[in-house]
Amino acid sequence: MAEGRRERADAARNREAILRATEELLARYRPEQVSMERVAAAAGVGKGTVFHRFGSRMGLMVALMRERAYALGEAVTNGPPPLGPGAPPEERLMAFLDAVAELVGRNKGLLAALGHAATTSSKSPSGKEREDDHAEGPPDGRPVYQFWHGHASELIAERRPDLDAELLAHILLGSLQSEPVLRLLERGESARLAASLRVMAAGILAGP
Amino acid sequence: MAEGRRERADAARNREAILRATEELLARYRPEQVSMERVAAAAGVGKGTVFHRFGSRMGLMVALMRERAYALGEAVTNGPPPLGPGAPPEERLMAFLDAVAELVGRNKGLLAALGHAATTSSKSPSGKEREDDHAEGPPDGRPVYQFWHGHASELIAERRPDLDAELLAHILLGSLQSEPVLRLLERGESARLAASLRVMAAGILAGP
DNA sequence: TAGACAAGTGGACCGTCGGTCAAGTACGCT
DNA sequence: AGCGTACTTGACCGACGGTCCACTTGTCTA
Repeated sequence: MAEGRRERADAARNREAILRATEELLARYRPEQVSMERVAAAAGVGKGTVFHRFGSRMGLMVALMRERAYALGEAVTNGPPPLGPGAPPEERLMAFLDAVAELVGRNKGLLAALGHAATTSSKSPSGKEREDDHAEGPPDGRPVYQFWHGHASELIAERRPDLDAELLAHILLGSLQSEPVLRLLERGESARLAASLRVMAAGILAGP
Repeated sequence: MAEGRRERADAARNREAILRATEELLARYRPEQVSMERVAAAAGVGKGTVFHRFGSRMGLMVALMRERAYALGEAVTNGPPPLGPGAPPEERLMAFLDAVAELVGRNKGLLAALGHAATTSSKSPSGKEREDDHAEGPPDGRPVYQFWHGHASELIAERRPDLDAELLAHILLGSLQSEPVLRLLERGESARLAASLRVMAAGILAGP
C-alpha cells in the first residue's frame, strides 16, 4: 500500500490542529456537545475541512483513538513482558487490563464519544473510506477495539481453550463502554476498575 | 403518591398505540432510524402527542423498558426460588443473569435505543419529569437498570463481602450495553451469552 | 522562476432530528 | 346540555451531521 504522493504541509498542519482541538473540547465538555462545527471553529478551519480530512464524526473519533492507543499497541506486540510476549498468559492479561483501564481512565470522554458516533452516524450515505493510510494506531491497520479484543481473546483462549474466549473478552472489554463505569472513570477511580477487572480475569482463568 | 385524577380514555388508547408502534419499529429497524416522528406516524397520532405523553425520546424508551422488565422484577422480589428469595445467593445470581440475558435477547433493539437516547438527548432544556406515576416497571419506581444493578450487587455482596460488589455488578450488566454483545444477541445467541455470564459469575463468587 | 494542476479549503446549503407551543378538540363530570 | 380541563396537533425552532463547489495554495516540473 502507501500509494499516492505525500501529504501537503498545510493539510498536515490542519489535521494536527483538528485533532488537538477535538482533544481539548472532549476534555472540557460532554461528548454530545462537541459538534463537528465546534471542532472546526476551535481548530480555526472550516467545517468542510474537518469532513474532508476525517470523513465523518466517527472517522474523527477513531483517528483520535488510534493515536492514543498507539503506544499500548506497540507495547503489547513488541514490548517487554509482562505486557509484551514472554510472560504467561494470565500475567499478560492482567497487565493488559491494567493498561487498558488506565488508558481509558485518562481519556474518559473519548470512549463515550466513540459510542455516540457509532450510534449517531448510521454510516454516511456514500460509504466513503478515509483515514486508511497514514494511520497511526495499533501496528496493523485494524481498529482499536478489534485489536484489543483480539489480544484479550487470544490470551484467554491460550489458558482456557475450553471456554468461549471471544465472548468473554467482549464482556470484559465491553464494561469500558458502559455508562456507569465511564462515570466512575470520570471521577478518577480507574485503579478501582482495574482491580475489579483483575478479579474477573482471575475468576475466568482459574482453571478446571 | 398516585395523586390526581384518572387518565382519560383517549389518552390511554394513544399511550398504548405509541408503545406498540415503538415496539414494532424497533423490531424492524435499527434504533437510530426510529425517530419520534416516525413513531408518531406509525401510531397514528401527532408528534406533539408523543412528547406530551413521554416527555422525550429517553422517556419513551424507558417506559417501554419498564413494561418489558415488569415480570422479571416481580419474579425477583416475590416469585419462587431460584429467582425469588429463598435460594442461596449464587443460585439466585445465576438464575437472574440467565433471565436478564434472555430478556435482553428477546428485546435486542431496545437496549441499544436506550443507550442511544441517553447519549443523544442531553436532557431536555426544561428538566421536566413525566412518566413517574402510573408506571409499570419493577415493583418500586426505580429505573430498570438501577433495579437490576441493585439486585445483582446485593447478591454478590452477600456471598463475597470482601469484593467491590457494586462495580462487579456494573461490569456484569454493562456487557449488555456493549455493541458486539448486542450484535450477538441479534443473531439469537442469548444462550451463549448466558453461559459466559455464568462463567464470570462463578469465577467471582468462588473463593474465600 | 514561471506556471500549471492537483490537493486542499471554507461556508452556504440540505434534510432530519429532538423538542416546543399556542390554538383547537373532545372527554367526562354534574 | 353545558362546562372546564385534559388532551391533541402540526407548524415551527435551533442544531446537528454531512455535501457541494467555487475558490485558494502548495508543490512539482521545466
